Amino acid sequence: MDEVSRLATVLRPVRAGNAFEETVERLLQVIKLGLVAEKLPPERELAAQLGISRVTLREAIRALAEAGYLTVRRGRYGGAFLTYTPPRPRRDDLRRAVADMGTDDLGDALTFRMAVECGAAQVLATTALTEERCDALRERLREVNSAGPDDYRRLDTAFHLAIAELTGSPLLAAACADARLRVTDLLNAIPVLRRNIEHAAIQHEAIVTAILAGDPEGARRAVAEHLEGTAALLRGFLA
Amino acid sequence: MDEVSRLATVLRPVRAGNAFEETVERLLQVIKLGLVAEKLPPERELAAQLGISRVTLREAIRALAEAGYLTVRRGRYGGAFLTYTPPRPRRDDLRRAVADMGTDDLGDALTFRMAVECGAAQVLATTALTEERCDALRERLREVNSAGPDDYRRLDTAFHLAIAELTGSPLLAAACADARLRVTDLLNAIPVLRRNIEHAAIQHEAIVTAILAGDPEGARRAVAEHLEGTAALLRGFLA
DNA sequence: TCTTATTGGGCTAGTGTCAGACCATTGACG
DNA sequence: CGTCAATGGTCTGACACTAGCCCAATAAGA
Repeated sequence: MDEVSRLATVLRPVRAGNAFEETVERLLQVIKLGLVAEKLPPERELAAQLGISRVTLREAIRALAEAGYLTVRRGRYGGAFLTYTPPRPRRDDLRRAVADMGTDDLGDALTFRMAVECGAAQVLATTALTEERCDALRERLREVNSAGPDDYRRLDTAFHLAIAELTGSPLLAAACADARLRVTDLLNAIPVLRRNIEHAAIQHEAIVTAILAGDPEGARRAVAEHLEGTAALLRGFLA
Repeated sequence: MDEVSRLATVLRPVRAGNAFEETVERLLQVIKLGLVAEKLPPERELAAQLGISRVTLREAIRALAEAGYLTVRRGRYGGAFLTYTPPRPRRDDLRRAVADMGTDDLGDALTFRMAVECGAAQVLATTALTEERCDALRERLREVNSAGPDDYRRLDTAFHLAIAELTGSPLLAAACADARLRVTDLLNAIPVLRRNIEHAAIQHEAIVTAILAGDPEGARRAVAEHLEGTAALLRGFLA
């Protein structure tokens, strides 16, 4: 913890890569997280939201189309349509995914996720929520709890992100989305079992209950327990 | 919380600005946070760490030199030397700083900071710390508690960042650094009073005690209380 | 006093990215 | 069956950024 190591925290690269690479990454996230149902927004609109030129965006879309994630159609009512179905996880997919990621990065991602998601739940439990926001949270809970195996990951993501977004802090929401994204590939390699869903449902209930009751300690603990299950499973592959 | 608002979290700009602007921002952070004592690393080294070209870095350095933050000297043993002393806060500086930032951004920054710092403390308290790391934490505590008004901000920053860095998660450390940076200007506008330092010292003690005792609930609560003081003060200027 | 390693200063050729304009295609709807 | 609005496809000129190279200045140490 000398001056050098303290500096390293701030003196990291100012940009993660070139605009093209970062755009591909972002779009991939939108797709894999199931945040868009059918097709991407029009190029002009999307480029504006991402703060890049249409040229760069189009290169990214072309790359994803060639990789089979998108199919692009011209003309009115055209656009970039999703043609991606998460592959059914096979044995050893998870082990390979964990190995691809690397020991350090996995630990980093899990720690980061634990911190920001617990923080978000705690903050939300401290906040005086409007009735409307309470309803939104209950609605997400209802959705994920009534999800089938096919929709589960998507709705689970939506539930977790909703907690961060309801805090009203874009920074926090972005951090949670980022944390989630870093483990998406790993989660997708885990088969969704009915037993796991039921177990998660109980924990989701506990989280919402604590938040609505204004109990930050309880919310934090419930999220920590919930995430620890996944973390322990993944860490088991580090051997 | 419809599809559009959920998308907005991920479909934000891929880059905050151009490389030059981001670099100036980063260097300014290093300087204002007191993370370098005397002079910046050599240009070639710094450019590599920041992942930018020397040309761009030099532009940033020149801008900061013109603004009076740095003095550049050529030749061996030369470099970019710090010539910045935090101005003594004057009345209404804080009000102006808060107004400059904007209501939404301030709330966002405070919420974000609360979440990530509490999360970091909680995680660290859950971790089995090596003796060496415990010592490092105690050392930071000792430093900040024995600081005079001039060094206080710098050592306080170092203390808070140390908590995040000791988790071993670069992502989390970066998030905490980012959160801290977003309120730096505001903190610098608050006069450092001996009474505040003493009060903070007690809270710092409580945080370290809880972390070393492996008490995540206590650590979280101690950090939350500590940050709430500052947050409440700043929020008071939102009227 | 001279040498030399280290550091900032400056140049160039090449690539990435952008804004904006215009073209091509498509399908709903009159 | 034609029209036309919305959308992807393409081009151009300008600027930002980069890698790599060499020059200029400086101060420690022989």
